[in-house]
Amino acid sequence: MPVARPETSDARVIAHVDMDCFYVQVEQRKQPELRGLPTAVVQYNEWQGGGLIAVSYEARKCGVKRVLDGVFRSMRGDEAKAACPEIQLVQVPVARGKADLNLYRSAGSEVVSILAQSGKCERASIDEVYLDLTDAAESMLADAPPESLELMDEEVLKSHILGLSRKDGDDFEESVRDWICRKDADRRDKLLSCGIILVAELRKQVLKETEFTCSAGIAHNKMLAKLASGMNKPAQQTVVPYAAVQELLSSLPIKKMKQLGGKLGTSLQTDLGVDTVGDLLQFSETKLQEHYGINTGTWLWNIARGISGEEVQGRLLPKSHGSGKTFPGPRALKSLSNVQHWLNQLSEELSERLSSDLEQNKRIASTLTLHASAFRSRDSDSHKKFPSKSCPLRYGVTKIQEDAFNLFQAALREYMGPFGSKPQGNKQETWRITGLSVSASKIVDIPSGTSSIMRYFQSQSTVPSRSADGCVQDHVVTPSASEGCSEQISTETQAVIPEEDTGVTYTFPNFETPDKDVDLVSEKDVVSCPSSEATDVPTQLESNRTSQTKRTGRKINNPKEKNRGMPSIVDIFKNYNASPPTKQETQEDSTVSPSTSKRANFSNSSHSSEVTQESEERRQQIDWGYKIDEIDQSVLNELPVEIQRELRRFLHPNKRLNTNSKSKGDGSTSSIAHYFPPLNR
DNA sequence: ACGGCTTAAACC
DNA sequence: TGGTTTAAG
Repeated sequence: MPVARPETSDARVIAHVDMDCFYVQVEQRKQPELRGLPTAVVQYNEWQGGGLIAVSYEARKCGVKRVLDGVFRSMRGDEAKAACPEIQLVQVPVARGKADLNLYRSAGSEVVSILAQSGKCERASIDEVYLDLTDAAESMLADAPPESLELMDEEVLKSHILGLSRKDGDDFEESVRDWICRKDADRRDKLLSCGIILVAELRKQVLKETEFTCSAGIAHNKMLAKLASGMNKPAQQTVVPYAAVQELLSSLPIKKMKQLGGKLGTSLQTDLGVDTVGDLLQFSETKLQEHYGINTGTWLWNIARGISGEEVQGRLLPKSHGSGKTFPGPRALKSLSNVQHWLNQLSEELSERLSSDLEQNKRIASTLTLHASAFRSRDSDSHKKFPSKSCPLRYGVTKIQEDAFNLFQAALREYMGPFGSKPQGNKQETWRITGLSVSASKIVDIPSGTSSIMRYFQSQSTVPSRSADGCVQDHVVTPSASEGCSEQISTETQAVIPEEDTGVTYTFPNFETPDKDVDLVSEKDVVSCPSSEATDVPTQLESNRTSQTKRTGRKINNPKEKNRGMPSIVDIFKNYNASPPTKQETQEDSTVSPSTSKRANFSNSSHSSEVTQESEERRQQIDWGYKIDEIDQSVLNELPVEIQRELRRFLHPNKRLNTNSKSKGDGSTSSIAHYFPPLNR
């Protein structure tokens, strides 16, 4: 649901940059011979040539479209061939039996790292970015206002200016130049003019450095910029002067507005008879609030007037990672072991991406979530939602696999309700899984001392993980897969060996590639159980971490359960504390990828840490081995609140220090300070 | 029971 | 909180 925010007082310059048929461009850069040809990217799918996920503009001219009948049905590869026989179909890369979007993700990062240089930047999706160019535009207006420009770039002159009446006969670009340069413009228009020039420059730079074209919208807020970026594609830019807003919105179909493309928009149409944004103007704010609540009501009232105070968030990196796959119709998963196989694949991909994130961006995720969709045929009320489940995220492929599977089983029991325990071999008719996904969220920056933490991870990675009682716990016994999976089983890192009749499958640890698990907490003792016990696994999620059920359904309690429920991020710090940096901190962090210009971005916002604590921080700097004053406020803000509080108290002990000086942090169980080195060593 | 696969955010 | 729902690309 949208939330109303007041418009900021001063005029902003906001741009929305949208890559043109991005996946196609990425593939065309990889295969330049495809350039200029009608091209589409299709997702791996045997059925009817796969589904189109991106279509080049040449192909669109031949009638290849993403939407048919105005509804959501996307064209299949076969239909595209029929409509445009010469179309080039490129397949999305496949890894571990599923679509692999990493190529596009990193291409998107290339673009972001360029666009992030000139102002606050928000990565809105894999191929879209918002920019707040207000500061840059104001500077330009002060230093080199457009009216003083005698030479103007071609890309600037090709801009579209809404509301600019260009008489035929008049030079197309001349009127644009006049508008941009006119001296009697008000400040808002002048700022937008600067925005036009800045964005044209940025787009040229993106093209030069990545070979990708993009389109852009320039306006006073995100909503209008987004609207504008789609108005002239590909490779063009459109500006929305303040004076053009009303006319633009008056005839705009309500569903074209961002956030109104779904049910809310439909409700406006059917319940209020609103078809265009202009129609909304008739309704008072309170009327809208009556229908849609305070927040949404106010938001609607505002957007009808082109008002949207939503800020560009300075965020260049995603807030979560997910890996999922659907198993439609006949491909639905029917056995636990098949589910486990796919969870293993998905977890592998997720783990890989988490590793990259840690390496490149120095971030750690702390929550693992499992989503699934399912249906129950043979039963009445066949449609019940399959619950999502989450638990603390532990790094390491096999740990994620294990935890994901445990989460699934917990969810499955809840889904099946009392009629849950009915293993009867491997094939059952009760449930079918039509979609699986694992995701990692609550990602926090490692404040600093990165390389020593990385060293810690690396040093731990060779140590085999053991349970607390000394039992190697990687041998997971699962119910068998008598149900064949259509796809090839990848034996690269995981061996799932189906045995038709015994009803058991063994999952072996991989001896080829050493287990990269990092045992952040040593008290893990998961004991596996044969298939008939599968349904007896306790419903409590704590089983992931501290206990596991035996055949009897009783838990084996781990004596060291004190850490239960503690966020896994805390474990990281704890272990960091336990094994302090062995060497001096190095500055080799300069090897950060181009996409991690985040720091530069944050430092732009100039949160200089309080100087009042300077000497204190210097001392901490020595103890920690890294520079505390480099911890940015905005980084702090992203931490979980209780950790935030502790961390702040730690950084600023003057403020309301109420702790026993000797045993600092002992009082609170969730104290992160407890896990940091003592101030005086 | 499908366009597939992702991400974000509001709500309770 | 975690889990659900909505929306978007």
